[in-house]
Amino acid sequence: MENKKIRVRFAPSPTGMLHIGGARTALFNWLYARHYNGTFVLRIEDTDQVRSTEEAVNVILEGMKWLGLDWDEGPGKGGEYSPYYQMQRLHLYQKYAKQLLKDKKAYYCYCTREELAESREKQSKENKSLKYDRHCLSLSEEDKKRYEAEGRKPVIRLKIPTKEIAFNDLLRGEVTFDGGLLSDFVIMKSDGIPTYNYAVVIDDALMKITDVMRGDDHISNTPKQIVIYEALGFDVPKFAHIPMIMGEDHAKLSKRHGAASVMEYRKMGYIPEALVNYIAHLGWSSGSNREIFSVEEIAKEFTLDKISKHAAVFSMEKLNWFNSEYLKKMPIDFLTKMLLPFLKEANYIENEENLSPAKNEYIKEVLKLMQGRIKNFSQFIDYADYFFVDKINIEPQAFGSVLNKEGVPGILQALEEKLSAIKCWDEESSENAVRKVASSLQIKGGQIIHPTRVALSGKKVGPGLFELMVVLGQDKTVKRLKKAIEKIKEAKNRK
RNA sequence: GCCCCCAUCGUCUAGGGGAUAGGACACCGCCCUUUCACGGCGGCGACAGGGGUUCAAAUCCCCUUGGGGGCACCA
Repeated sequence: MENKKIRVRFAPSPTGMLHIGGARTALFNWLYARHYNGTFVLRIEDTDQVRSTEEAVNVILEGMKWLGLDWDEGPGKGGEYSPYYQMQRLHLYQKYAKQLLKDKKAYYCYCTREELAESREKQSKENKSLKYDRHCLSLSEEDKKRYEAEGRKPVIRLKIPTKEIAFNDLLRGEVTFDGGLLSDFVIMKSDGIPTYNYAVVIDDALMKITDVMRGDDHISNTPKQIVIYEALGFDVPKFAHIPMIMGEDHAKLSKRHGAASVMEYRKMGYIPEALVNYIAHLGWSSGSNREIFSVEEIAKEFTLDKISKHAAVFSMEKLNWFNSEYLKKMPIDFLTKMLLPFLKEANYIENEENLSPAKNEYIKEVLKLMQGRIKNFSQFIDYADYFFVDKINIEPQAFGSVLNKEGVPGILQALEEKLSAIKCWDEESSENAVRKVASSLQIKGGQIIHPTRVALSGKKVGPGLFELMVVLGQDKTVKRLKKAIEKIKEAKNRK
């Protein structure tokens, strides 16, 4: 085989978010480039005048950066083959279109949308494959002038040869199509902007892309593109069509399935490394029984033979598991830093930047308590609220079933007195206090532990009580116990 | 309708002529335990169907079925 340096690309169209499926395609290309020490190109396919927005471009770039998928050439980076925005490359598409026209491999078509629709409908009735009827294939100069006089703006269509078109897919082996069944598709729209199937080829060829890795929804586009490569005498790249990602109902992943956009996962508090690890496993596997890999480790092992051929269903449950694993294993300082924006957003802290060392330490300690209990940072906000607010919210169910019981105020009272007297506030002393109160009242530890937890956190579940008390501090612990006793009394009086 | 791709537990997958078909998530049970988690141990659970080829098929071939994608002046 040629030892050309591998060049791959990710070419999203900026018409919305960075989709999970797109991100996975980007990731596979990135991994492939890194594995073979190749070049990863990012190109923006913004030829859809109506739907493309600059904002969407930014969302995509941001998403890529968040995932850690850095590109070697593309927006913000430049490169030998710039520009990397298709709308800045119009002259190139026009140039090659002229050549195709001159070589009689493409032709002007003046048919209106109505005429086209009519023809398609007729074919549909006759159960034929839908293709252009070549009405304009051999128009005379007079015909063209007449149409132009009518005000018709022509498109340029590619003339598809009647022959077998085959390519060797790196994942699937040989795939063949009958050119006779393909339609003479439009390569240049009447406004002078190229269509996808045409622009892709010009750019991939000019940018010297060696391997085109993309979703298998592009398989049927491939023969059309090959016709263009051949018509222009370009080298045809290798193709690898990777399986798609589906929603739980096995339909194409979309908003209906919950979060389909990469940025939504960031908002929900997933760790990018975990997301990357998970989506890498959608269609790829190391061949071993290991699941947790750093992206570098995946790149090292990433080869085409380990990619499966069938679509994969995106599972939130499994993503949660990956995220929990990262939550448990990543350095606490790193996680603490990542948590700050969420605390800010929830108004648990004033400012992310000028945190006092003490406050930072406090957050870190709280996070340590929650680390093994949360699936993402959004959950942290819900589960750990009582560490950050003055007035805690006692869940009604917890109040009714645990606090508002016979004897509880007395127990809390006794504990509060014992705790107030502690000189050295640590886990050992607080546990001792609780145990002593329990034995003097002749009750089991649980009978005192459970109401205390609710009094301090408002919840029935959470970290071990003694570590919770230590992090919360003596002052707050005592105050909350008193407050709880009051509340129980209030509830009694109301009856 | 036409064309193309795909098919192992519910899900992600390993395996690719001879295996008790392996792992992970989820689920269930037990242990640990002050709750919830974590962790440990165990369990449930799959080769879509039918034909070939072969001494032997989950594995190779064909058909059927099922799923997915495409057939735009969208990408």
